[in-house]
Amino acid sequence: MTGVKQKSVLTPALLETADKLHSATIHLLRRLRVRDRESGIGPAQLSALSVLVFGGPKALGELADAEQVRPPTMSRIVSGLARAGLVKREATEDGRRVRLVATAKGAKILWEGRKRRVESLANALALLGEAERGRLRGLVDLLPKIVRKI
Amino acid sequence: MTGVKQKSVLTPALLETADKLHSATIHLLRRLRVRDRESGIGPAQLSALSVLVFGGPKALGELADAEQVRPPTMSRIVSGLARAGLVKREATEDGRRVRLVATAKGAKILWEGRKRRVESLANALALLGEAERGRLRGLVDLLPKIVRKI
DNA sequence: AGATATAGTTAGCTATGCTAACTAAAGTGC
DNA sequence: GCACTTTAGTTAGCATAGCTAACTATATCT
Repeated sequence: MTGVKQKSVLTPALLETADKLHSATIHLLRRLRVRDRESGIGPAQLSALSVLVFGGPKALGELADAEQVRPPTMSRIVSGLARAGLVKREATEDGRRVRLVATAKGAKILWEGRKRRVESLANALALLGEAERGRLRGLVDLLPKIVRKI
Repeated sequence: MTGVKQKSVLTPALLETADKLHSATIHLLRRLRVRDRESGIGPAQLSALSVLVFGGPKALGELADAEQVRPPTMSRIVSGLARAGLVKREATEDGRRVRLVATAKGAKILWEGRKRRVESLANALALLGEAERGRLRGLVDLLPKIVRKI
Protein backbone atom coordinates (compact mmCIF):
# COMPACT_ATOMS: atom_id res chain seq x y z
CA MET A 1 0.00 0.00 0.00
CA THR A 2 1.22 3.46 -0.87
CA GLY A 3 -1.46 5.12 1.22
CA VAL A 4 0.23 7.59 3.48
CA LYS A 5 -2.16 9.17 5.97
CA GLN A 6 -2.53 12.83 5.20
CA LYS A 7 -5.96 13.55 6.55
CA SER A 8 -4.94 16.89 7.99
CA VAL A 9 -4.36 18.41 4.55
CA LEU A 10 -7.62 17.10 3.10
CA THR A 11 -9.81 20.05 3.94
CA PRO A 12 -13.45 20.10 2.82
CA ALA A 13 -12.65 22.85 0.33
CA LEU A 14 -9.91 20.75 -1.20
CA LEU A 15 -12.14 17.68 -1.42
CA GLU A 16 -14.85 19.72 -3.07
CA THR A 17 -12.43 21.10 -5.62
CA ALA A 18 -11.09 17.63 -6.31
CA ASP A 19 -14.60 16.26 -6.71
CA LYS A 20 -15.58 18.96 -9.17
CA LEU A 21 -12.40 18.54 -11.15
CA HIS A 22 -12.90 14.81 -11.31
CA SER A 23 -16.50 15.07 -12.42
CA ALA A 24 -15.82 17.79 -14.98
CA THR A 25 -13.00 15.88 -16.65
CA ILE A 26 -15.16 12.79 -16.95
CA HIS A 27 -17.90 14.69 -18.69
CA LEU A 28 -15.56 16.70 -20.85
CA LEU A 29 -13.94 13.61 -22.29
CA ARG A 30 -17.30 11.93 -22.71
CA ARG A 31 -18.44 14.76 -24.95
CA LEU A 32 -15.27 14.75 -27.01
CA ARG A 33 -15.47 11.01 -27.48
CA VAL A 34 -18.12 11.58 -30.13
CA ARG A 35 -15.47 13.17 -32.31
CA ASP A 36 -13.07 10.30 -31.70
CA ARG A 37 -15.32 7.93 -33.54
CA GLU A 38 -15.08 9.93 -36.75
CA SER A 39 -11.41 9.10 -37.08
CA GLY A 40 -11.96 5.35 -37.12
CA ILE A 41 -9.18 5.01 -34.57
CA GLY A 42 -9.76 4.28 -30.93
CA PRO A 43 -8.81 6.64 -28.11
CA ALA A 44 -6.05 4.45 -26.73
CA GLN A 45 -4.49 4.09 -30.17
CA LEU A 46 -4.73 7.80 -30.79
CA SER A 47 -3.14 8.61 -27.47
CA ALA A 48 -0.28 6.14 -27.96
CA LEU A 49 0.27 7.43 -31.48
CA SER A 50 0.52 10.98 -30.20
CA VAL A 51 3.29 9.99 -27.82
CA LEU A 52 5.26 8.56 -30.74
CA VAL A 53 4.60 11.51 -33.02
CA PHE A 54 5.48 14.18 -30.46
CA GLY A 55 7.97 12.27 -28.37
CA GLY A 56 9.76 10.33 -31.09
CA PRO A 57 10.44 6.56 -31.33
CA LYS A 58 10.07 4.52 -28.16
CA ALA A 59 10.37 0.95 -26.95
CA LEU A 60 7.12 -0.80 -26.14
CA GLY A 61 7.71 -0.74 -22.41
CA GLU A 62 8.45 2.97 -22.45
CA LEU A 63 5.27 3.62 -24.34
CA ALA A 64 3.29 1.47 -21.90
CA ASP A 65 4.74 3.47 -19.00
CA ALA A 66 3.97 6.76 -20.70
CA GLU A 67 0.39 5.68 -21.24
CA GLN A 68 0.04 4.11 -17.78
CA VAL A 69 -0.92 0.80 -19.24
CA ARG A 70 0.47 -2.74 -18.92
CA PRO A 71 2.77 -4.12 -21.59
CA PRO A 72 0.27 -6.65 -22.98
CA THR A 73 -2.28 -3.90 -23.41
CA MET A 74 0.21 -1.69 -25.23
CA SER A 75 1.35 -4.64 -27.32
CA ARG A 76 -2.18 -5.01 -28.66
CA ILE A 77 -2.69 -1.28 -29.15
CA VAL A 78 0.51 -1.20 -31.18
CA SER A 79 -0.62 -4.23 -33.19
CA GLY A 80 -3.70 -2.29 -34.19
CA LEU A 81 -1.65 0.72 -35.16
CA ALA A 82 0.79 -1.44 -37.13
CA ARG A 83 -2.06 -3.22 -38.91
CA ALA A 84 -3.42 0.16 -39.96
CA GLY A 85 0.04 1.22 -41.17
CA LEU A 86 0.33 4.05 -38.65
CA VAL A 87 3.31 2.68 -36.72
CA LYS A 88 6.29 0.50 -37.64
CA ARG A 89 8.06 -1.98 -35.37
CA GLU A 90 11.82 -1.82 -35.99
CA ALA A 91 14.53 -4.11 -34.65
CA THR A 92 17.28 -2.76 -32.36
CA GLU A 93 20.77 -3.96 -31.35
CA ASP A 94 19.16 -5.43 -28.25
CA GLY A 95 17.23 -8.25 -29.84
CA ARG A 96 14.56 -8.16 -27.16
CA ARG A 97 13.65 -4.56 -27.65
CA VAL A 98 11.53 -3.09 -30.40
CA ARG A 99 11.72 0.47 -31.67
CA LEU A 100 8.26 1.84 -32.38
CA VAL A 101 8.16 4.60 -34.98
CA ALA A 102 5.17 6.55 -36.25
CA THR A 103 4.81 6.48 -40.04
CA ALA A 104 4.00 9.53 -42.15
CA LYS A 105 0.46 8.25 -42.47
CA GLY A 106 0.31 7.88 -38.70
CA ALA A 107 1.38 11.47 -38.16
CA LYS A 108 -1.20 12.67 -40.69
CA ILE A 109 -4.06 10.71 -39.11
CA LEU A 110 -3.04 11.92 -35.70
CA TRP A 111 -3.15 15.55 -36.73
CA GLU A 112 -6.51 15.20 -38.37
CA GLY A 113 -8.13 13.44 -35.43
CA ARG A 114 -6.59 15.72 -32.91
CA LYS A 115 -7.66 18.73 -34.94
CA ARG A 116 -11.29 17.62 -34.88
CA ARG A 117 -11.40 17.11 -31.15
CA VAL A 118 -9.43 20.20 -30.30
CA GLU A 119 -11.57 22.31 -32.61
CA SER A 120 -14.72 20.98 -30.97
CA LEU A 121 -13.33 22.06 -27.66
CA ALA A 122 -11.99 25.35 -28.98
CA ASN A 123 -15.42 26.19 -30.39
CA ALA A 124 -16.85 25.72 -26.92
CA LEU A 125 -14.13 27.89 -25.43
CA ALA A 126 -14.87 30.59 -28.00
CA LEU A 127 -18.31 30.96 -26.46
CA LEU A 128 -16.81 32.01 -23.15
CA GLY A 129 -16.26 35.65 -22.26
CA GLU A 130 -12.84 37.19 -22.76
CA ALA A 131 -12.15 37.32 -19.04
CA GLU A 132 -12.99 33.65 -18.62
CA ARG A 133 -10.78 32.68 -21.54
CA GLY A 134 -7.93 34.54 -19.93
CA ARG A 135 -8.47 32.73 -16.65
CA LEU A 136 -8.66 29.43 -18.42
CA ARG A 137 -5.38 29.99 -20.24
CA GLY A 138 -3.65 30.52 -16.94
CA LEU A 139 -5.20 27.46 -15.42
CA VAL A 140 -4.62 24.84 -18.07
CA ASP A 141 -0.92 25.09 -17.31
CA LEU A 142 -1.71 24.08 -13.76
CA LEU A 143 -3.27 20.79 -14.73
CA PRO A 144 -0.11 18.98 -15.87
CA LYS A 145 1.50 19.88 -12.54
CA ILE A 146 -1.42 18.29 -10.75
CA VAL A 147 -1.34 15.21 -12.92
CA ARG A 148 2.30 14.66 -12.14
CA LYS A 149 1.57 14.64 -8.40
CA ILE A 150 -1.25 12.11 -8.46
CA MET B 1 -22.99 17.15 -40.49
CA THR B 2 -23.39 19.56 -37.60
CA GLY B 3 -20.13 21.29 -38.43
CA VAL B 4 -20.78 24.98 -38.74
CA LYS B 5 -17.76 26.87 -40.04
CA GLN B 6 -16.44 29.12 -37.34
CA LYS B 7 -12.81 29.40 -38.31
CA SER B 8 -12.61 33.09 -37.48
CA VAL B 9 -13.03 32.47 -33.76
CA LEU B 10 -10.52 29.63 -33.64
CA THR B 11 -7.42 31.62 -32.86
CA PRO B 12 -4.09 29.86 -32.30
CA ALA B 13 -4.23 30.78 -28.61
CA LEU B 14 -7.63 29.19 -28.28
CA LEU B 15 -6.54 26.05 -30.08
CA GLU B 16 -3.51 25.77 -27.86
CA THR B 17 -5.61 26.15 -24.73
CA ALA B 18 -8.07 23.56 -26.00
CA ASP B 19 -5.24 21.17 -26.82
CA LYS B 20 -3.69 21.52 -23.39
CA LEU B 21 -7.02 21.06 -21.66
CA HIS B 22 -7.77 17.99 -23.74
CA SER B 23 -4.42 16.40 -23.08
CA ALA B 24 -4.45 17.19 -19.36
CA THR B 25 -7.89 15.69 -18.81
CA ILE B 26 -6.87 12.49 -20.59
CA HIS B 27 -3.86 12.05 -18.38
CA LEU B 28 -5.65 13.05 -15.21
CA LEU B 29 -8.30 10.39 -15.66
CA ARG B 30 -5.71 7.84 -16.65
CA ARG B 31 -3.96 8.32 -13.31
CA LEU B 32 -7.16 8.11 -11.32
CA ARG B 33 -8.18 4.94 -13.13
CA VAL B 34 -5.77 3.04 -10.92
CA ARG B 35 -8.03 3.79 -7.96
CA ASP B 36 -11.11 2.75 -9.88
CA ARG B 37 -9.90 -0.81 -10.03
CA GLU B 38 -9.85 -1.11 -6.25
CA SER B 39 -13.61 -0.81 -6.12
CA GLY B 40 -14.16 -3.81 -8.39
CA ILE B 41 -16.64 -1.77 -10.35
CA GLY B 42 -15.92 -0.36 -13.81
CA PRO B 43 -15.82 3.35 -14.60
CA ALA B 44 -18.97 3.33 -16.72
CA GLN B 45 -20.92 1.53 -14.01
CA LEU B 46 -19.64 3.91 -11.37
CA SER B 47 -20.56 6.94 -13.40
CA ALA B 48 -24.06 5.65 -14.19
CA LEU B 49 -24.56 4.73 -10.55
CA SER B 50 -23.59 8.22 -9.47
CA VAL B 51 -26.28 9.71 -11.71
CA LEU B 52 -28.86 7.51 -10.00
CA VAL B 53 -27.59 8.21 -6.51
CA PHE B 54 -27.37 11.98 -6.93
CA GLY B 55 -30.10 12.51 -9.48
CA GLY B 56 -32.65 9.99 -8.24
CA PRO B 57 -34.44 7.22 -10.18
CA LYS B 58 -34.36 7.40 -13.98
CA ALA B 59 -35.60 5.52 -17.02
CA LEU B 60 -32.96 3.68 -19.01
CA GLY B 61 -33.13 6.11 -21.92
CA GLU B 62 -32.73 9.10 -19.65
CA LEU B 63 -29.71 7.52 -18.04
CA ALA B 64 -28.24 6.74 -21.46
CA ASP B 65 -28.71 10.37 -22.48
CA ALA B 66 -27.18 11.64 -19.25
CA GLU B 67 -24.17 9.44 -19.80
CA GLN B 68 -23.93 10.19 -23.52
CA VAL B 69 -24.15 6.55 -24.40
CA ARG B 70 -26.50 4.48 -26.60
CA PRO B 71 -29.37 2.55 -25.01
CA PRO B 72 -27.90 -0.92 -25.63
CA THR B 73 -24.70 0.16 -23.93
CA MET B 74 -26.59 1.49 -20.94
CA SER B 75 -28.73 -1.63 -20.86
CA ARG B 76 -25.64 -3.72 -20.35
CA ILE B 77 -24.11 -1.36 -17.82
CA VAL B 78 -27.34 -1.55 -15.82
CA SER B 79 -27.35 -5.33 -16.08
CA GLY B 80 -23.94 -5.37 -14.45
CA LEU B 81 -25.10 -3.05 -11.70
CA ALA B 82 -28.26 -5.11 -11.14
CA ARG B 83 -26.27 -8.36 -11.03
CA ALA B 84 -24.08 -6.81 -8.34
CA GLY B 85 -27.15 -5.67 -6.40
CA LEU B 86 -26.34 -1.98 -6.74
CA VAL B 87 -29.38 -1.02 -8.81
CA LYS B 88 -32.96 -2.28 -9.05
CA ARG B 89 -35.14 -2.32 -12.15
CA GLU B 90 -38.72 -1.41 -11.19
CA ALA B 91 -41.84 -1.54 -13.36
CA THR B 92 -43.81 1.63 -14.14
CA GLU B 93 -47.35 2.39 -15.32
CA ASP B 94 -45.97 2.57 -18.85
CA GLY B 95 -45.11 -1.07 -19.40
CA ARG B 96 -42.32 -0.19 -21.80
CA ARG B 97 -40.41 1.93 -19.36
CA VAL B 98 -38.24 0.80 -16.50
CA ARG B 99 -37.49 2.78 -13.36
CA LEU B 100 -33.87 2.38 -12.33
CA VAL B 101 -33.22 2.92 -8.64
CA ALA B 102 -29.94 2.74 -6.75
CA THR B 103 -29.99 0.37 -3.78
CA ALA B 104 -28.56 1.20 -0.38
CA LYS B 105 -25.60 -1.02 -1.20
CA GLY B 106 -25.18 0.89 -4.46
CA ALA B 107 -25.08 4.22 -2.70
CA LYS B 108 -22.54 2.88 -0.21
CA ILE B 109 -20.24 1.47 -2.89
CA LEU B 110 -20.50 4.69 -4.82
CA TRP B 111 -19.44 6.79 -1.89
CA GLU B 112 -16.51 4.59 -1.07
CA GLY B 113 -15.19 4.48 -4.64
CA ARG B 114 -15.71 8.16 -5.17
CA LYS B 115 -13.99 8.90 -1.89
CA ARG B 116 -10.91 6.99 -2.91
CA ARG B 117 -10.55 8.76 -6.23
CA VAL B 118 -11.35 12.18 -4.91
CA GLU B 119 -8.91 11.75 -2.04
CA SER B 120 -6.18 10.69 -4.46
CA LEU B 121 -6.78 13.85 -6.38
CA ALA B 122 -7.14 16.01 -3.28
CA ASN B 123 -3.79 14.73 -2.01
CA ALA B 124 -2.22 15.92 -5.23
CA LEU B 125 -3.92 19.29 -4.93
CA ALA B 126 -2.65 19.61 -1.37
CA LEU B 127 0.89 19.69 -2.76
CA LEU B 128 0.17 22.87 -4.69
CA GLY B 129 0.87 26.31 -3.29
CA GLU B 130 -1.92 28.34 -1.75
CA ALA B 131 -2.06 30.73 -4.72
CA GLU B 132 -2.35 27.86 -7.17
CA ARG B 133 -5.13 26.25 -5.17
CA GLY B 134 -7.02 29.49 -5.32
CA ARG B 135 -6.62 29.70 -9.07
CA LEU B 136 -7.73 26.11 -9.39
CA ARG B 137 -10.95 26.77 -7.51
CA GLY B 138 -11.74 29.31 -10.20
CA LEU B 139 -11.05 26.81 -12.95
CA VAL B 140 -13.22 23.99 -11.73
CA ASP B 141 -16.32 26.14 -11.79
CA LEU B 142 -15.53 27.11 -15.34
CA LEU B 143 -15.29 23.54 -16.58
CA PRO B 144 -18.98 22.59 -16.35
CA LYS B 145 -19.83 25.69 -18.37
CA ILE B 146 -17.40 24.59 -21.05
CA VAL B 147 -18.69 21.03 -21.05
CA ARG B 148 -22.23 22.23 -21.62
CA LYS B 149 -21.13 24.13 -24.72
CA ILE B 150 -19.29 21.27 -26.42
C1' DA C 1 -58.27 -3.69 -35.43
C1' DG C 2 -54.22 -2.68 -37.79
C1' DA C 3 -50.34 0.44 -38.50
C1' DT C 4 -46.89 3.13 -36.35
C1' DA C 5 -44.01 4.80 -32.71
C1' DT C 6 -41.39 4.18 -28.51
C1' DA C 7 -38.59 1.68 -24.80
C1' DG C 8 -35.56 -1.87 -23.85
C1' DT C 9 -33.10 -6.05 -24.78
C1' DT C 10 -30.35 -9.35 -27.37
C1' DA C 11 -26.72 -10.57 -30.59
C1' DG C 12 -22.50 -9.78 -32.50
C1' DC C 13 -18.52 -6.81 -33.67
C1' DT C 14 -14.42 -3.94 -32.01
C1' DA C 15 -11.44 -1.83 -28.69
C1' DT C 16 -9.21 -1.68 -24.13
C1' DG C 17 -8.13 -2.94 -19.66
C1' DC C 18 -6.14 -6.93 -16.76
C1' DT C 19 -3.27 -11.37 -15.17
C1' DA C 20 -0.91 -15.61 -16.24
C1' DA C 21 1.96 -18.05 -18.99
C1' DC C 22 5.04 -18.32 -22.80
C1' DT C 23 9.26 -17.19 -26.06
C1' DA C 24 13.47 -15.11 -27.01
C1' DA C 25 17.43 -12.54 -25.99
C1' DA C 26 20.83 -10.76 -22.71
C1' DG C 27 23.33 -10.90 -18.61
C1' DT C 28 25.57 -13.73 -14.54
C1' DG C 29 28.11 -17.15 -12.17
C1' DC C 30 30.56 -21.04 -11.41
C1' DG D 1 30.97 -22.15 -21.75
C1' DC D 2 26.86 -23.91 -20.24
C1' DA D 3 23.11 -23.35 -16.84
C1' DC D 4 20.39 -19.84 -14.25
C1' DT D 5 18.21 -15.54 -13.93
C1' DT D 6 16.47 -11.36 -15.64
C1' DT D 7 14.32 -8.55 -19.06
C1' DA D 8 11.26 -7.42 -23.19
C1' DG D 9 7.43 -8.59 -25.70
C1' DT D 10 3.80 -11.54 -27.16
C1' DT D 11 -0.06 -14.74 -26.74
C1' DA D 12 -4.18 -16.48 -24.48
C1' DG D 13 -8.09 -15.83 -22.03
C1' DC D 14 -11.32 -12.99 -19.23
C1' DA D 15 -14.23 -8.69 -18.31
C1' DT D 16 -15.95 -4.08 -19.38
C1' DA D 17 -17.61 -0.84 -22.60
C1' DG D 18 -18.58 1.29 -26.94
C1' DC D 19 -21.32 0.63 -31.42
C1' DT D 20 -25.20 -0.93 -35.03
C1' DA D 21 -28.81 -4.05 -36.40
C1' DA D 22 -32.52 -6.65 -35.33
C1' DC D 23 -35.96 -8.21 -32.13
C1' DT D 24 -39.87 -7.94 -28.43
C1' DA D 25 -43.29 -5.69 -26.00
C1' DT D 26 -46.14 -1.97 -24.98
C1' DA D 27 -48.55 2.43 -26.30
C1' DT D 28 -50.67 5.31 -29.38
C1' DC D 29 -53.12 6.78 -33.47
C1' DT D 30 -56.36 6.47 -37.41
